[in-house]
Parts: sequence; C-alpha cells; structure tokens
Amino acid sequence: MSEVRVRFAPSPTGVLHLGGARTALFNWLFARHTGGKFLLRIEDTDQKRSTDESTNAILDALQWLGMKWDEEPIYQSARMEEYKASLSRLIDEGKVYKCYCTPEERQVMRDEAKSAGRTFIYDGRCDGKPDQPDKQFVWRFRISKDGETVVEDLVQGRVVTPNYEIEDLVIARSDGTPLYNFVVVIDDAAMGITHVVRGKDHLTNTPKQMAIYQGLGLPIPSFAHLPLILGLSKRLRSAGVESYRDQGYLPGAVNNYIARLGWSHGDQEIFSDTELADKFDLADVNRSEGALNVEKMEWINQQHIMATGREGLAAMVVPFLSTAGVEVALDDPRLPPACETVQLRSKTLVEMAAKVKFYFLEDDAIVYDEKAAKKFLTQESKVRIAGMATALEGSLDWTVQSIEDAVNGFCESSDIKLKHVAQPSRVALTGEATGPGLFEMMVVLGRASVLNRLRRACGDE
RNA sequence: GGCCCCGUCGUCUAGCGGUCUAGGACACCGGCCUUUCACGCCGGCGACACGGGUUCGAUUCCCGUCGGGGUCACCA
Repeated sequence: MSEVRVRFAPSPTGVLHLGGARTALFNWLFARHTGGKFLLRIEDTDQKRSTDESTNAILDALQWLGMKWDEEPIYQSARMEEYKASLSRLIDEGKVYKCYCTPEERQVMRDEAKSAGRTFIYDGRCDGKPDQPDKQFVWRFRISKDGETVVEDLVQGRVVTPNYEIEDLVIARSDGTPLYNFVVVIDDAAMGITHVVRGKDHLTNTPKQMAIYQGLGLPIPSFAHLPLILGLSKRLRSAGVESYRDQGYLPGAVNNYIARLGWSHGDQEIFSDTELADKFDLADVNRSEGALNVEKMEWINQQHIMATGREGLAAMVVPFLSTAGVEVALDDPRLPPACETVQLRSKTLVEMAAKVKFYFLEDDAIVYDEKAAKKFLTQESKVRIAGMATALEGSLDWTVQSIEDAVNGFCESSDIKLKHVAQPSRVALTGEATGPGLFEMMVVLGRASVLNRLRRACGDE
C-alpha cells in the first residue's frame, strides 16, 4: 500500500479555533501513526475574505501545538492556471455547460422547491441551450441523475446519496474564478492526498466532489468526516488557540484534551503527543459531537504540568511572570526549584506565575493579604516568629531537613505546636495564607530573605 | 421545510446480544493524609431519550416518535 498523505486545509479568514485545531490534530496524528505525510493547503481563493495575517496566525498556532507539516504549504491563490486548465478540459469533453440563470431566477426556483417541501436541486434547464454571447454565465458540472453515490466513510460509515439529489453544481463564477468544490478536488489529487480527513460539515459536499473526481478521471481518496465540537458558549467555541496559550495551557494538554473529545483509548485520560500518535486510529473516533468542558481541560493541563520537568516549567513560566509584573531572568537559579514547589498546585501557567511571584519580589515588597494578616499575624504569633527567626540564624545547613529540625526544635523548647508558627510565617514570607510547603519554600527563598521577611512581619507597621 | 448524521451519569466516554444490580474520567458531596493550599487515597451522588418490534435474552439489532447537530451559495 502506498504512503498515507493527509492535509489540513484552512481558509485564512480568522483565527484557528479548537475545532479547526482538532481537525488538524487528527490529520497529523493519522499521518504520524501511519508513517505518512501531513500537508497544509491554504484555501485563499476567496480574495475578499482571506488575509495574510490570518494565514500567519493559523500557521503560528499549528506550530505552537507542535504539528509540523512535512512539505511546503500550498496556496490556492497561486494555482489559478491549474484550475483553468482543468476547466478547459471539462469544457472540451462536454462535461460542463453554461448556465445563464440569474440570481433572481434561482431564488424563485428555491422558493418553489421549499414551498413544495422538496430539496432544491437545480433542474439543468440551461443544459443544451444555445450560446447567448451577450449574457453572463457560470459553468455548471453535469451530474448523472441515475443511480446512487456511496461514501464509505472511515468515521461515519456507509453514507448513500441518490444521484437525483446531487445537483449540477457551479464550478466557476461568471468572472471565471473557480469555486471550492472544484479546486478541492484538483488540489487533493495534485497533492496526492490518500485520505481526506475533515469536519462533518463537508459530508454533503463529498458526493459532488466524487462526481468531479470521476469527471476529471482522477482516483477518489478515502474520506473520514469528524464530528464537530459543540460549544457550551459561543465565546468558548470561537476562541482562538492562542487564547489558550495566553491562559497558560501547555500545547500538549490542548492536544490531549481535543483528542479525547470524540476519541478514546480505553480508560486512559492522559496522553503525550507521541502516545497519541501511537494509539490514534480513525476507527476509534466517535460519530457524535462533543461539548467543551473547561474544568476537564484545566485538569488535563494540571496533569501535564505535573508531568513536566522543573527546568521546562521554569522556561515556560517566565513570560507569564512578566505579564504578572515581575521580570525574572531565564537563568535565575531560583526559578526551577520555585516552580517545583508549586507544580502540584497549578492548573495553568498563569496560576503558576501567580504562585511563584512572591519568591522574586523584594523582601519589603511583600503585601500581606488583609484577612490572612488579621488572622495569623497577631501579637502572640509575632513573638513566636521572632523566636523562630533566631532559631534559624545559627550555622545550620540550609536544607529542608535541617530547617525542619530547627523549627521543630524551636517549637518543642517553646512548648508550642508547629501549626502555631507555620501559618504565621507563611504569611510573613508570602503574604498569603496558602502556598507551598513551608520548609521547601524557605530553601528556595534563601536564609537572608527568610530572616528579612520574618522580622519585617514582626515589626509594628 | 427537504436530505444526511447523531442520542449511555451535568460533561467527556467504556460497552461492539447474555460477563451490566452499566465501568472509567472531570465536576460535585463526604472521609483520610496534613504546617496552609494542593497532590494522593477511600467512599458517595449520578445515565442506557421514549414507544414498538426481533430474540430464550436487549444499552447493544430494526422501525417510529422526540431531541440535538450538519447541509441545502457565483463562501470555504
């Protein structure tokens, strides 16, 4: 069997939303799984709606998600000559005809069909008409009304359409520019596409396209139509991939989530990209559409954060610290251990940045949460904190174990429990009542900062 | 409206005629662990849309109803 070749073919009229990303992902996974090629085609034949800005945004998003394409992207706007050539072949072979119907006439036909409760199918009334040189026309592709067209869809199963329900479709505008259903066929054939994997909204185009393949004498590829993603809200559904990046999602987590939406592999929930490619199969894709669920996506993101090494997290969190107003050097040695202390507590990189922020502030820049300060920074606890600071002053190693021993020792000698001093000192060090484990945090912060912050909290301000 | 697709816990799903008093995950509610918050662990709540068939037996097969989605362009 020949090599699998699949493609993702966005039209550059906006951002790449999650639905598009999932279509791309399934193509990419299928290619990786089968050892085939993943290609890109930019469908920019509609000059009015297409922009370079959008093309770049889509390419950036795919890149961020880690879906590398294997050949240079094809731009339809650069292939007009090809389309013209195919059209003239069809003209020469008498497979198309000129249609002179005006928009108004077509509207009348549509209205009639609708009021009669029928599917509107252009009736071919212009087929065989003599030329009318002074009138505008479009090219229609003639489709035999006998028999039926069968799509053996790899996801949807066998879908049968009677040919009398497939109309003679317009393949070129009055100005001669080709239309979608025509160019798709030419391009997929030219690119050697073996499997057309796309959204289910294209299912009804498929019989038309199959007829064109046959008219052009081209081999028909396999088809797989993916169920669409339902949005819980319009906002959720239309958000671009980059907004998820900005919200602190890891690309692998986004892939994991959208893959699991409509596809499954037993009870497994968490997949790396390579695991996905390894286990993905079109046969396991569901036919029913799924809805976006933010809580689950966050949980999956958290799982991916937990599975990422501290060095990797450090590199990723820096830009988020920056937007949180704290500039930290990429090679700051505190960064990896700081990330490690909040790794189990962060659902997104935005959260992670917020949680490690305190490490990098000046000691006297810590702002105490009002409620936390009121509850924990009491006169009584200030005395305890001061005592603890002194206990930490000595010549002990600055490790989790030695700090813990020193603090426990202090508690014993003062006849208090750890909890009497833990929360107050957490507030002193971070400003918050919640945060990383006390001793781990102290190690990262360093002795000087710890003592500074502890004593600052004891002062009467 | 015509045509097409779909319909298991709130959500994502497992299930491919008997193993289902329907399994897992998120969320939610208890509990354990514990210096806080998390993580982790244990337990709970919670679904086969409805009605007919077929069958010894239907969540699984067929039909209908209802519900959801898609599509009916000189857009892609």
